[in-house]
Amino acid sequence: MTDPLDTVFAALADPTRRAILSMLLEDDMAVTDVAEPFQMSLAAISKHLAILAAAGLISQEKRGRVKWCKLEPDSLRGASVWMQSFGQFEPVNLDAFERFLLGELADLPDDLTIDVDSTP
Amino acid sequence: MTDPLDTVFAALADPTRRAILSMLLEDDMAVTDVAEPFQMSLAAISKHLAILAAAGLISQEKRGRVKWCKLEPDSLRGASVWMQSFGQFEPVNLDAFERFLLGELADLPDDLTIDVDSTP
DNA sequence: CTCATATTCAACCGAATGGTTGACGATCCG
DNA sequence: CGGATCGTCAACCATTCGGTTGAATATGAG
Repeated sequence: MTDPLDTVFAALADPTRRAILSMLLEDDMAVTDVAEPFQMSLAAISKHLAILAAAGLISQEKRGRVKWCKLEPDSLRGASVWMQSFGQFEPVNLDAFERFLLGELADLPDDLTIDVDSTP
Repeated sequence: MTDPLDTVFAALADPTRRAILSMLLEDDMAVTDVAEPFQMSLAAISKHLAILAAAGLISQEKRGRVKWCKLEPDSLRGASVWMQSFGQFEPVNLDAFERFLLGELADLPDDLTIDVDSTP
């Protein structure tokens, strides 16, 4: 009933949650360690993590008494593709996009050859 | 004080607002025309448009008595770049991405020639 | 001028958000 | 066992959100 994009974008709309995602970019973390740099209560962070997990942006695995949080970058695909349908309007020659683009080229199928040189 | 990403992602989190953006993808529209396909009141749509405008996702220009709404795809860059720092983890070979990529190639500088064929 | 059209404003409503605190269930350590 | 640590649950609170309705404000058309 509710579009996954709803929950993904809503999860991304909070700065605390985005900060958490950035932290998890470096490594998996326990809930307590995630909470440490923030000024709010542990319970609040626990809720934020639940929201991120519900959106599929992270996964949580309990090992012993600590619950490990792991980033799930795959979950951003849907949102990324959706946004792209707008982005293609403006030619994006942003650095980040170019790096991504060149990285992608290496993964194209072998039988595809592209010559960008405009003079025939 | 509040990160622009907050407002952009929050604006995108609502399905009605995403639908509006999709409509504006085809053409600029007056407020009343935007509201037409939806079941909710005109005032509600007016609020949604205000939120989209506040996020910079659309611009509104009043000409005569009608207010025209125009998509501003540029405003998605920040969010797109932010998401990309996570997406680049997983190589994305999605159809939409490939289409985007091929579209981008046409805009590369003339002196750049890329041969993807792996057999020398 | 008068009337209709286009859009917003203001007040209100119920539900969801983001936070707190305190108690609670697990789990490890000595 | 007993105590400390990890994390969630439950209740509560203030604020925001998404919607309604009805009145108000342009502006255009006849």
